[in-house]
Formats: sequence, C-alpha cells, structure tokens
Amino acid sequence: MENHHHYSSKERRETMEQELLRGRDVANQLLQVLVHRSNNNDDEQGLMLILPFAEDLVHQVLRSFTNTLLLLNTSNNNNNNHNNSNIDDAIFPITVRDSSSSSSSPPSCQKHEDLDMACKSFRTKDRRGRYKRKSTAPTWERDNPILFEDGHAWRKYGQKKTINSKFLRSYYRCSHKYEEGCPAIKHVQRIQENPPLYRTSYYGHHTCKNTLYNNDESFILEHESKSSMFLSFNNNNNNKSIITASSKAEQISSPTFRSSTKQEPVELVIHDDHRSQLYDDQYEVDLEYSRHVVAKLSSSSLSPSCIDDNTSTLHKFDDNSYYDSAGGWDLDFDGLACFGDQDQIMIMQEV
DNA sequence: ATAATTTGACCGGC
DNA sequence: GCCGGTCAAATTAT
Repeated sequence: MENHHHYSSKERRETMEQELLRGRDVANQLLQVLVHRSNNNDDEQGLMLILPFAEDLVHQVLRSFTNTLLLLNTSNNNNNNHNNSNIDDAIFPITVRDSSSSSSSPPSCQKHEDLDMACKSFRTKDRRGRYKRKSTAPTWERDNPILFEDGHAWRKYGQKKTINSKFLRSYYRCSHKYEEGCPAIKHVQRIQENPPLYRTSYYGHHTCKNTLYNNDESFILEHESKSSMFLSFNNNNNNKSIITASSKAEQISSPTFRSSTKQEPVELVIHDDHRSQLYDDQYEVDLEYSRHVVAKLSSSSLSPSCIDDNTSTLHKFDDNSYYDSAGGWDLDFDGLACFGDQDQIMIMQEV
C-alpha cells in the first residue's frame, strides 16, 4: 500500500472503486444524519453532538475524492520516485483533523488544496484511459456547398488528415461540454473540390440549453428549407477579408451575432490596386481582379443588396456592378450581402 | 487579460 | 504499426 504505483492497473482500478464506494457510503451516512437532525431540530445539545460527527463525515468524503484522484494520477511509468514520496505520504494517510486540533498550519483549506492539486495534475498529466473512440456511425450527416451555422456553439478541438482524402477533417465539440456535460460532437470535412462541398457528421445530441432552437435536426431542416443566406465581409485591416456564410434566421434573431470566422473561412486577398476607398471606413472592391477568390452568384432572381452593419439600412448596389459575366462582384468591403431564396452562392477557390 | 484555434503528441482499436 | 479520435501546450484572436 505504501507503493501504490506498483499496483497493476486492475488493482488500481479496484482501489479507486473502493475509495469511491466508501465515499458514497459516507455521504449517505451524512445525509441520514442531516435528515435526522432536521426531523427533531429542537434538540440543542444533540446538534452539538452531531456537528463534529458530520464534519468528520465530510472530511472522509473529501478524502475519498482526493485518494481516487491521486490514484488516477498515478501512472505506471512513475519510476522517478524522488518527488513521489509526498504523494505516497498523501495517498492514504490523509487524516481527519477537526478544527479544534488545528495547529499552526493553515487548517481548513488544507484538503481543498489537496483536491485542487490532484485535479490539476490529473488534468495535465496522465492521459491514459481517456480516449474513447466515437462510434463510426454518425447520428446524421449533411452535405453543404458552404459552411453555415447550425445554431450551436462549437469548439474545435482537432484536425486530421484522413487516408482517402486530401482534405483535412475538423473535429468540433459542443462549447458547453464542460459546463453542462453536453456530449454533442461534429466532424466537418470537405468532400469535393469544385464546387466545394462539405460533409458535416453529427454524433450525439445536444443536452445543453444554450441554443435558440430545440434540437439540431429541426434547425437544420428549417434552415435548408429557407435557403436565404448572408455573406458577410469583414475587413481585416491588411488587405484581407474573410467571407463567411450564415443563415438569415440567425442573423435576424440574434442581433449581437458575429458570424464565425473560425470555421474554415474562405480567405480573400485583395491588392491595393483593385480597391478604392469611398469613405473613411468603406472600400469598394472589385473581386473580378482578385485572382485569389472569386465569389459568384448564379440563377439570381433577386438583386443582391447590401446591409450596412452599423445602421442596418438597406441599400442596393448599382444593378450592373455586383455581377458581371466573369462572375465577379463589386462589394462594399465591410458589410453583408443578402440573397434570395432562389439564389445559389458559390465560393470559388483560387486556381 | 481571457478565450478560441492550431498543431504535434498521445491513445486505443483493429 | 497504422489510423483516426482526442488532448493540451503554444499560438493567435478578442
């Protein structure tokens, strides 16, 4: 027992299980005590008797947590024993000390610090047993010509090259995974080059409450039925602009929405020769002359219009300036372009 | 300053 | 050992 790191992984697992079971039992005892107390709360001296007992039970629960975390943190390759001595000391001998016996050392926060340390080192060191492979069957999939928001906050946590695709696959988890334990995951991978097509595979369902929509599928279905889109152009200060696409519904329902520039945006590089400054903060850009990215609008039934980000006033482009035979646009450098239901938007990559 | 992303290391299953 | 999923330190955005 003094050399817990000599445990086999099975033994360690069993020990941790015992620790947790014991902690649960003790917590149960504590509950009984408290329930009993609340039933006859007139007994003043009984309270005095029970309080130290309850405190002792709490300490035991904390010790159970601490020991389990320390065991989790102890890996087989801990062959460098020099600084393990204090862990060895800490693991089981954590003793219950009531506040009366507290000596010069800071008494009350002692175990909280232990717990924090155990938590921290657990999170930063031992990775074993923490990778669980997702089932290979997605909950559902969607293929989209562009990447648009699906009504949830995602956090990218990885990116990988896969064997039979030249495109990287991006891995996203729900942003509220740790706050609310939301298990939703999605993968996004480009599956076609020209025109670009992206496949989004969803795994699991959101349990978090931080969405305007009840569930993912209904949002996406609704979204697909209204193909109206925004393209936003955000000036980046150094001849670069990011084009992102998002749904109309989202833009309208959430005024503070900022279209994500993080999800594989198409980057637009514009040379100074091909833009002219109209006002202090407004540029006109001729995308036709940018050989890097050209945005093209096809089967237009509506004239694209531009919404100024600040004033939300709608003003149209000149009829022939935004759309020409080469597929190029003139657009305000900053702003939103809104398209109708029949419009199709393609972002063409540099050749 | 915090928060999100990037990127190579790491892990388990096959 | 390879492959794809995940982690987390470093980097970058806000």
